[in-house]
Amino acid sequence: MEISSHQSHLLQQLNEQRRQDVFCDCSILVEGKVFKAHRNVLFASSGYFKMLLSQNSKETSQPTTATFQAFSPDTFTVILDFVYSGKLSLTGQNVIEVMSAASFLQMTDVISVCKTFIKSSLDISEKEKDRYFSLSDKDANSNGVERSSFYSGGWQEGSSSPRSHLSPEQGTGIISGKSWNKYNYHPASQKNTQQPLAKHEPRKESIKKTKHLRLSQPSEVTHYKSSKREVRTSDSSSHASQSEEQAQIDAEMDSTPVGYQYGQGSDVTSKSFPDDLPRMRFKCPYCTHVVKRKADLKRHLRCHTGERPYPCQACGKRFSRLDHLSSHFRTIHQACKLICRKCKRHVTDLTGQVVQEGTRRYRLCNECLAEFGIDSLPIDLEAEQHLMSPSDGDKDSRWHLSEDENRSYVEIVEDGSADLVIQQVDDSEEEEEKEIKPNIR
DNA sequence: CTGGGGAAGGGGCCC
DNA sequence: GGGGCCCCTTCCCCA
Repeated sequence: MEISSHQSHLLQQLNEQRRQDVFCDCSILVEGKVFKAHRNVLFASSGYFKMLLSQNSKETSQPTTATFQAFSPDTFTVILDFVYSGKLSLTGQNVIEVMSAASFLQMTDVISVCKTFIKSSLDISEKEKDRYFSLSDKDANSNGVERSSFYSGGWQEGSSSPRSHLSPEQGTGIISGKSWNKYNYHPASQKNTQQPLAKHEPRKESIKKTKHLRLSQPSEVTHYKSSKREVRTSDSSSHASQSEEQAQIDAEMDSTPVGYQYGQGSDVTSKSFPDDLPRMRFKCPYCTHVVKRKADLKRHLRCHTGERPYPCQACGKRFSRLDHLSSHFRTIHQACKLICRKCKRHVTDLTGQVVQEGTRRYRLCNECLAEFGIDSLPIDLEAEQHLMSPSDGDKDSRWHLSEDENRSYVEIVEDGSADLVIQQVDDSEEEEEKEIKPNIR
C-alpha cells in the first residue's frame, strides 16, 4: 500500500528542518551568504554535490562546507528552494543565471526547465514581433505583476520531460501539479519557435537555417564549432517533430559531461574540487562555450535557439544581431562601399553613381556605367539614413514605418522621397525577386 | 572543378 | 546590458 502524500510530506519536513537549521550538516557559502542544507538531500539532487560529497563521504562526522562564487546568492536560493520543494521560481531576469548555476551543479531537471522557459520566451517574443505591424498594442502584462513562473513537479512521481506553456512574457503564472506531463503543452507554438523565420526568409536560406533551428544535439555539445558544416547541410532536423526534438534535448542532457569546464570562482573549502580554468562565469548549456559576461551568453544562445529578432525591412532577411543587420543594410541596401562593383576601383560621388538592382544597391564608376549603358540612379543616401538609424530606439520600430501609414509588415512599401522600394519577401516571392532586373532609369 | 570575392555569422571586447 | 566595431571563419556564388 502506498501513501501518495508521503513524498511531499517528507520533502516538507526536510524543508522545515532546513529553515530551522535542524540536522543540517552542510554549509554552502555563496558570495558571503551561508546556506544550510542536508548532505543527503544535496547528494540526491545535484551531480556536483554527489561527486563532492562522495569524495567526502568518509569524513561524515565533520560538517561539509562548500563555497561558490560562480553564481549569486539569489540564484542559489532559487536552486535550493527547488531542491527542497520541487518548485522552481524562474523569471526572465534570473533564468540565464539559474540555468548556468544548474549546469554547474549538474541538475539536469533544472536545466531542462530553464531551456523550456527560454524557448517559451522566445516563442512569445517572436510571435509579438510577427504581429508588430498588423496588430494594435495589447498590454499583455497590464497587471504589473513581476513576471515569473513557478515550475514544480520535478520531484513528483511520473516526472517526464518538463514542458510548460508559460513564458516570462506572459505575466505571472503558477504551475503546480503532480507531474510534468500534466501541464498543457502546445506543440504548435513550440514549432513556431523552432521556425520563426520560415515566413519571411527566402527559401534558399532554409538549409542554413537548420543550424539555428535545431537545438543542439549531442554532437554539437562537444563539437559545435567543427560540426557547423555538417549541421548546415542537414535539413532533416527542421522537420523533426516536437517530441523528437525534446528527445534530442533529453539526450543532450544525458550526455552532458560530468567534468564541467565551467565557472571558476567555485571553490570548496573543506574538500578540494577540480577547477583549473581561467575565471569564467557563464557556460553555455548547449555547448562547451564559456563567456565572461551574461550579455555575451545571451547573445551566444541565439545561435542555438535560432532567434533572429532583427529583420531587415528592405529584404526581409532576419538577423540574430543588430550589428549584423546594420552591416548587412549598409553593404546591401545602402551601397556604402565606395568601390565600383565592376572594375573594383575606388569611386566617389563624383566619379561614380549608385545603381539599384531590386532591393540591392551598389556603386559603379562612370566608365562602367557608360560601358553597360546603365543610367545612374539619383539616390540621396543621406536622406535615407532615417531608414536605418542606429540611434533609433526599439529594434522593431527603427524603420520608422509609422502606424498612421497603416502599412502591413509584409506589404510593399514605397518611400517616395528616397525612391527606395522596400519589400518584405516571403517564400512565395523569392523566385520573383530573383528576376528583378537592374533598376534602369 | 577550382579559386577568389562577397556576405553571413560568431566571438572578443570596448564604450 | 546594449550597441557597435573588429577580426576571423564559413558558406555560397560566379568566373
